[in-house]
Amino acid sequence: MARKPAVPGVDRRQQILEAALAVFAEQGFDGATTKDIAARAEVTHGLIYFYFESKEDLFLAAFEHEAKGVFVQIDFAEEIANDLPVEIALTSMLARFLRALSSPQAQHLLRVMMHLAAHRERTVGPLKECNLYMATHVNQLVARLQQYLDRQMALGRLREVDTHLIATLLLSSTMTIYRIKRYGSADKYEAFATKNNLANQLDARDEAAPPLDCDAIAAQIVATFLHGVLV
Amino acid sequence: MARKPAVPGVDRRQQILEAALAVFAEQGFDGATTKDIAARAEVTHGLIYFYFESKEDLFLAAFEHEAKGVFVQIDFAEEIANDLPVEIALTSMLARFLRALSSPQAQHLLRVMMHLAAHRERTVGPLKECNLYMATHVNQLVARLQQYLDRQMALGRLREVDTHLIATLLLSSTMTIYRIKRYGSADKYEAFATKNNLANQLDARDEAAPPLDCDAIAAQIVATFLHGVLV
Amino acid sequence: MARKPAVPGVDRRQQILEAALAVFAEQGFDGATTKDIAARAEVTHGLIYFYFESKEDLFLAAFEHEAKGVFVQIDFAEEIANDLPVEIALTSMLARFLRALSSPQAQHLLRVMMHLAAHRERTVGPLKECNLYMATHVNQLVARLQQYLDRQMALGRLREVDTHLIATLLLSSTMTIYRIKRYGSADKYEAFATKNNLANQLDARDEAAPPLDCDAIAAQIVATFLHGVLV
Amino acid sequence: MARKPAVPGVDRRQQILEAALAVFAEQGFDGATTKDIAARAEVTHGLIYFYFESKEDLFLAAFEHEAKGVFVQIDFAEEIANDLPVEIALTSMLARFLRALSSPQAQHLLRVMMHLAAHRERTVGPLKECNLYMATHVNQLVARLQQYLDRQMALGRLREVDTHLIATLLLSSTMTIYRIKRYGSADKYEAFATKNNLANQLDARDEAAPPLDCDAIAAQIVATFLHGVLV
DNA sequence: CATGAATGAGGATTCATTCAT
DNA sequence: TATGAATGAATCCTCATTCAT
Repeated sequence: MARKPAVPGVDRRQQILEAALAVFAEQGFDGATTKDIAARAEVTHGLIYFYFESKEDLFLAAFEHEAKGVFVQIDFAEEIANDLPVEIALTSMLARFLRALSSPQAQHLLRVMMHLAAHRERTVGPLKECNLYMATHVNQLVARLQQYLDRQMALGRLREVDTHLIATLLLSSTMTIYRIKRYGSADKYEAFATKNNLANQLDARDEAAPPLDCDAIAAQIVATFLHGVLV
Repeated sequence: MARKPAVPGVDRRQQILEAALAVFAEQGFDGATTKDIAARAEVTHGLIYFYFESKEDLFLAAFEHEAKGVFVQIDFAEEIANDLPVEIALTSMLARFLRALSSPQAQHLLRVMMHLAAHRERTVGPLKECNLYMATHVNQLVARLQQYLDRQMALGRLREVDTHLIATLLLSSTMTIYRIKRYGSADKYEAFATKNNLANQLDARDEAAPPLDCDAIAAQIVATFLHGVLV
Repeated sequence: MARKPAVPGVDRRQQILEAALAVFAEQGFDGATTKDIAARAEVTHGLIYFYFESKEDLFLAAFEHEAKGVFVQIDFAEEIANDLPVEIALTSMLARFLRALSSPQAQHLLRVMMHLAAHRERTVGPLKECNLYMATHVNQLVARLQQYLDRQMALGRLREVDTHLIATLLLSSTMTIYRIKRYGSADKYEAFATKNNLANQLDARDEAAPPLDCDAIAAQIVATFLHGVLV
Repeated sequence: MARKPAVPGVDRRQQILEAALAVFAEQGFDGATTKDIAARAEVTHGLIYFYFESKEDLFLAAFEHEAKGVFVQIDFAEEIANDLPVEIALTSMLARFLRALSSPQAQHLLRVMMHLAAHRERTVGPLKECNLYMATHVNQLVARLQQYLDRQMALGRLREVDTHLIATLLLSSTMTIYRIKRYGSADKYEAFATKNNLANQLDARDEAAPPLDCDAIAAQIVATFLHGVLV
């Protein structure tokens, strides 16, 4: 019973991919059900298997589909090219990073990546590929930042430090702050969440997150790392 | 009919709790099966339901059981009491934190916490309690560190900074470094992990982790945050 | 919800095996559904997987379970031991064979074997084992009969003939006659089978087959093969 | 949009019929999927339903399509017309029968018939018609042979025997021998069939079967039945 | 004619949970 | 306490079938 391609502009495959990412983000790979995904995509259950071989295949596809778009945005080439003062360049980089994280597309991806990170040992099958993909890109990001720091160090603008460590901390700190700003610290978010309307609230928060002042946050982190906290 | 506790010292409940934490750590809540847990505990499947109401209840119990022991170790009272130089005090705190994370008991707990963190929206039922528990304790830790920093700031030993931010970053950075040292950065771990022996390697790494030089790592992080990286 | 072992004498595993053989006999491996089998065994669907790994495993188990019992009955040792006249010995063998085929246990097994025979290429997995099992035993039977014929030929009681061929034809002819007597030739059985009551009729025929005069049939076949039809 | 029949000589319906017979032969009715059939016919899945009402309808069509051609070849009219010696006439008939079975077209049909034979109870719907068709033609064949035997008996060339029995046995024995020669007796085929290359071997054997010496085989069977095996 | 997307019922299998013993 | 058999809902996936284009 061929039915629905009523709206010709609607790409079912796309719908499924997006729904899948959302559900995987909320429930994790094991917690998500293909039925839920189908429902969210407003598609019949069976159709998923027309476009994808299996749940794992769908996961992989959904992940890569979105990841591609997000990682592309995080390219520090511009900051590296222009020889700006370190503080300004770093702030620009982290702000760019934050903006990528805040982009609507990245919301679900981030959650999926957290699930993935918790599942390191699931290192066979498609899930492995996701982990690999993620690891590769994250490391690339760190590497690029490290190269920048190395050059600045060579130019005498930074003290002799472990640039790999600093690069890692800069990025991970940025993510930490992002998470806290976005979701609040855990106890707060718990305080006003009631059984009944919680799901909706969260959903709403996901879709319409409060805009972050990326530049301000980035500046704050950079300042901390550059100047230290001692008097 | 045949009853097992011939060995009287063996506490079945305990066995189950430990097995549960291990399996939940590896597979996540949804991925774990009660049967797996029973097998790992060397206990019959049905027995789980003698000691625990449900899978969620078991999760909660296993989590709290371990969490209690771990969080107890992280008490900065000593460092706060003795008025040591900031750098020494902070290093001591972070080293203590790292040591707690490295304790054999914390291994599985950490993984479970990662799974929980990825599951923020699962905010009903026992899982909610876990998240709450975790959030409470983490925040407490941050709060205590923040108080310490506030006092040092009041004493004029630190610049005027956002102490909550600093406290958060210190702890999250420590965890980040811990994870990287422990599991390697993703690309490395990928590099020598082959399809065949990966699982075993990871398992081995879990059980017999390389001892970390907690003090050295703590010192490195503290130095970065205190002095900054600019010349 | 543990429930039904109300009747303690009833072995659920046995029930399932028998139901499985019946359903597989009627529908073939692919046509049979585990649900049907469960229903026929008056057992819940899930219980099948407590006793058996998979549908294929169940098939294998059901097949071997029954086959063992049937093939055991077909042992020509007695006829070979006693040096009776050829005609009498052969008639006794074929009658024994027929009786084994007619035994209630063999009814379903035979059908299953027909399905199996039609599926020669399904030569991987458990189905292969079934085919192998069947082939082995059938060949053994032929071989034993052939040995008997060889000896009789050596004793000068038979003409110089291809004993393997004769043995094969004797047994296959017996089976052919059995099938025709049992189920009637195809057109007849079709004639009085109506849409509505067919299933029941067949079922009834399966359960309460008309008793065959095994000795008479065997004698008829043996006579044909021994004396030929020429004047 | 894109239509395939650029090659005008290609009859899609025919392609489907042939593919269907092949797949049904290999997998049985339940094991075969319409998708497999479409793939084998190099046709889109949906097209099947343009030409055929349903899977069962397709089965029926494929079966009859081939059966017609095969049964037509088995006409004993010539042997009956010419008043040859019994042995020669019968040998000619069975050889003709064997040749029909060996014809490339009959290969798949035979397998399908075996599946059908195992499925006697599936006596509703198109499958019933197949069984009926098959039964009718087989019986016709037996009947014709029986008539021949009856006449020879009337002419005093045969002993007083059950001609229906003899006719049935002659034909079924021929089929038995055919199957054994063609596919080997089960143990042999098992002996050199390894997991890896079995499928291919069988396939190859199906497509390019070793030519049988039909006349020799027929002669052997006829001799057995005519002269018996006693000295 | 032909395509390929879409559907929904049904199939094998898993799993949390229960309960008689 | 402990066991292991039993349950049934839910899960992933397949497949015959339909239909807009």
